[in-house]
Amino acid sequence: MMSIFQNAAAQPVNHEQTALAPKIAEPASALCEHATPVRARRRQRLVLEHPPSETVYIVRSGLLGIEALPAGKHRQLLELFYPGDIIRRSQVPNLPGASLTALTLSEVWRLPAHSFEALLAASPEQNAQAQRRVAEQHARATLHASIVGTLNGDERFASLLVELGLRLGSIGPAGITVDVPLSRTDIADYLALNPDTLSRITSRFKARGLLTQFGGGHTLIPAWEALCASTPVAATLQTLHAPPAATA
Amino acid sequence: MMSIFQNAAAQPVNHEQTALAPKIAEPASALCEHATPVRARRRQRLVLEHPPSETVYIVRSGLLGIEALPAGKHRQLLELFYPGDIIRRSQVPNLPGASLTALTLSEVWRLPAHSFEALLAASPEQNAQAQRRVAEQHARATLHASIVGTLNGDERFASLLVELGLRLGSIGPAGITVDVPLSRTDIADYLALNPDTLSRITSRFKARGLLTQFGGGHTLIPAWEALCASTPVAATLQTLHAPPAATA
DNA sequence: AAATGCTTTTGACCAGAATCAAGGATGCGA
DNA sequence: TCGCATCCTTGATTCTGGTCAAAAGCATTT
Repeated sequence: MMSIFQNAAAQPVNHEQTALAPKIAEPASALCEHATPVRARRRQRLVLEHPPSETVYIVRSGLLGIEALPAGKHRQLLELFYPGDIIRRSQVPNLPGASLTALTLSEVWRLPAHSFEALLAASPEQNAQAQRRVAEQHARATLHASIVGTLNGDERFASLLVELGLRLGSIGPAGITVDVPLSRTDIADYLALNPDTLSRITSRFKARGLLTQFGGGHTLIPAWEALCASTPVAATLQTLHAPPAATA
Repeated sequence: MMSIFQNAAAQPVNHEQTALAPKIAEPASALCEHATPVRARRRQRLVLEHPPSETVYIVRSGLLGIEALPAGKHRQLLELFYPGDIIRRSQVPNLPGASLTALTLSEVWRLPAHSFEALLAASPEQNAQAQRRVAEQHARATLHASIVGTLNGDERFASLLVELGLRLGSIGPAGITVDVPLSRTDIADYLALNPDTLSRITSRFKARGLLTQFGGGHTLIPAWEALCASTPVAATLQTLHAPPAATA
């Protein structure tokens, strides 16, 4: 309880910093010379079904996700990627309809895997940094498996709100404001819930005062502490999604 | 050249090939000189709550998993690790009770992350191989999120059987034999199912002729094709769990 | 303003899995 | 051999969330 409150207080929700502070990108002069900048509009796919060779993507801005289209079922959003994340083609399981898709207007760097590896080989420090980054992404994927595996609908939704608040939120007078970049169906697909069920959950959250103004992507979280208390993984989300430079 | 990151003891079941040829010890690498060999008995934990520093584990033999103990809920088995897999401490989300646990008698190499990074920096080829390996593990984690997120109990169980068949199975006269190294509760925790529900599922599978002799860890899969048809992710499992060098 | 097409909400109903509880195996030690 | 403990099975019940359908917003078009 206390730690959650501290998390809320220490939360540095600083939009600009989150958006353009991928650690991997700072000494990336060599990287940006070899990478192809790609701008992707919402819903645009980056990983094709049969790519010619292993490719690495580095998120510069925006939000992307891995999606799959199981036969006869709803679309799944399996993972979210934020600026600084590293995605290579083989990280995406070849599920039917699997692709790396932009959820908002995004900028990524694309380069062949062998170029990426050659660049990392030239810089042990960047290499180590990339490894840490990939490990962190792996932890997020495992956490998501834990969330959709055992938590109920309310807890899942609260977990997503905490994640987005930590990543994209900014502190305002009445609480924490988040411009949620996901559509309603995106959220439902990410949480493995039905759109109908998600609607009921948001209604409950509004009734409980955990959420207001959920329209047009504008969301206000009036009671961050209460929201964190609604999910058992708030502390874990904090360690994985709060910017490391929070103390600055 | 055989790499340490490739399956040391993989037993591919490829329909045409009997799998009983464990690879001979691969060429000694600099890794084994700097790593501490660790032997873990079943249920032994390798990642402590507060480790002194970032640590890397490389699975040599056996089977390990990431487990978590959510407050007031059942244990979760979030991920399985096979020989050749690379696990670093930050890959494990700090969920309550999270740890890397041996599911069978296992051998791993343990070394500090900075040693691992230094060794990889000295060998670009091994570095690239490690990156590919980690990406593959990431794909497996994402696939597991997909499985527990949308498949029903029967499909989840079939998916696990396919995975274990590909990893550990051997072709016999009456079908594919698997010595399942997971206990009943392990399986339930991995599939995010209740032990009671799992019991019903196994009964159904036996009645449908998909499974026999499920006792004492000895399992026979008489109809591999029918089993694969019971899960929508059979093809994906094949690509992620069947060794690419299965034709050797 | 009326019409159209879309998403969201809400209600009624249903299915799958969890829970609880009672047997039935199985294994171990005295 | 008999307890004794543990795990597995099976049945009855509950509950969460999915499915289906209708109604309500909402925006754009005519």
